[in-house]
Amino acid sequence: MKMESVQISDADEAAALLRAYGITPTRQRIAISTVLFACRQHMAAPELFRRVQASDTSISRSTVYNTLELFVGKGLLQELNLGDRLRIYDTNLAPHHHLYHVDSGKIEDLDISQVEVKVPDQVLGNSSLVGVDVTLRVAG
Amino acid sequence: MKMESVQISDADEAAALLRAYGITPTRQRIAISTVLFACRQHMAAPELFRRVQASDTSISRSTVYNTLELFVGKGLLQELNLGDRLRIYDTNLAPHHHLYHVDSGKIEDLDISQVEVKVPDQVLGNSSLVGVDVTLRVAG
DNA sequence: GTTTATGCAAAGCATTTGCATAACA
DNA sequence: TGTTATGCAAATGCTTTGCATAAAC
Repeated sequence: MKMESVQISDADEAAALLRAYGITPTRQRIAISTVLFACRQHMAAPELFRRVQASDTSISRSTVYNTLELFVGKGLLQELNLGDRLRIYDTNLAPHHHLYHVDSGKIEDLDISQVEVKVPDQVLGNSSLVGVDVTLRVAG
Repeated sequence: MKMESVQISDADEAAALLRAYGITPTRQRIAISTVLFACRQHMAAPELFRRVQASDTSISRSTVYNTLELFVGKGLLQELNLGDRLRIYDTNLAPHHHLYHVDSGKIEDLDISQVEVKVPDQVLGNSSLVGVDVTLRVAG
C-alpha cells in the first residue's frame, strides 16, 4: 500500500489506515494517528502527548513513544532531525525535502521535484543508499 | 581568515588558531580545540568533556557547552543534526555534506563537489538561503 | 487464555541555569 | 579593578525502562 497524502477525519478511517499498515488499532493509536493525520503537520512527541490528552483519550508518555517508534517502523511516519534537538515526526510519506526557517523553527515540505540532487555512484562505495535528506536553511 | 583544513598539534598552534578567530585563548579553550582539531573527527559535547578531562585539563560541563557555542558563533566549528539526538560538532569548515552510516552511526564528510544540488530561486520565496544540508543515509 | 499494549513512576542522559570563584587584561 | 571565563551543583526537558495492569484476539 502506498498513500502519499493521507488525511483522516474519524476513528474508523484511522483504524482502516492503521490496519492497512499492519498495525493493530487500539484506542491510543487511533487517537495518535487522528491528531497526526488530521492536522497534517510536523510534530514532536511532547506536543503530541499534550494534544492527545487534550482530546479525550487518556494516554501515557510511554505509549506515545512506543507508538511513534512503531509507526516509523511500519512506514506510516518519517522521523526528522532538523535544527532542533527534538525528534520531529512527519506524516508526509512522499519522498520530500525540507525548508527550515532558522528564525521561527518552522518547517515546510518541498516536493523532491523542487530540488535537484545528483549523487554519483562512486560516492557510495559498497554501501547502498537508504535515503537522501536535504534541508534548506533559510532566514527572513 | 579562512582555514578549511585546520590541524593543530600543540598548545601554541591552538592559541594562534583561537586568536585568529577572535577568541581569547584560555587553558580550557586550548584543550578543547586541541582535542577537536588534533583528531579531526565529529564529536558531541559529552565525549569532548570526557576527552578533555582525560587529557590533563580540569574542565566542567558548562565550559564545554559555553565553548562549543562560542566556537560555532565565531565560525570555528559547524553544528550538525544527524540521526542522533546529540548535537555533533564538525571541525571541517569547508562547505560539505555528509554520509551517514545508519548501522554504525558513523559520519563521513563529502566534498560539495561530490553531490550536485540545484535549488531554484522560486522555492525560497522572500527568504534567503543560509545553508544547504545534504545527508546521504547509507546502509551496509 | 495468551499475547500484546498501556500506564505509571522512576531513572537516564544531554543540556541549561544561577551564582560564586577564579583568571585575565 | 573591572571584565570575562570557569566551576559546581541543581534543575530542566526529552526519552527510556521495568514492571504491573488492562485490553485485544
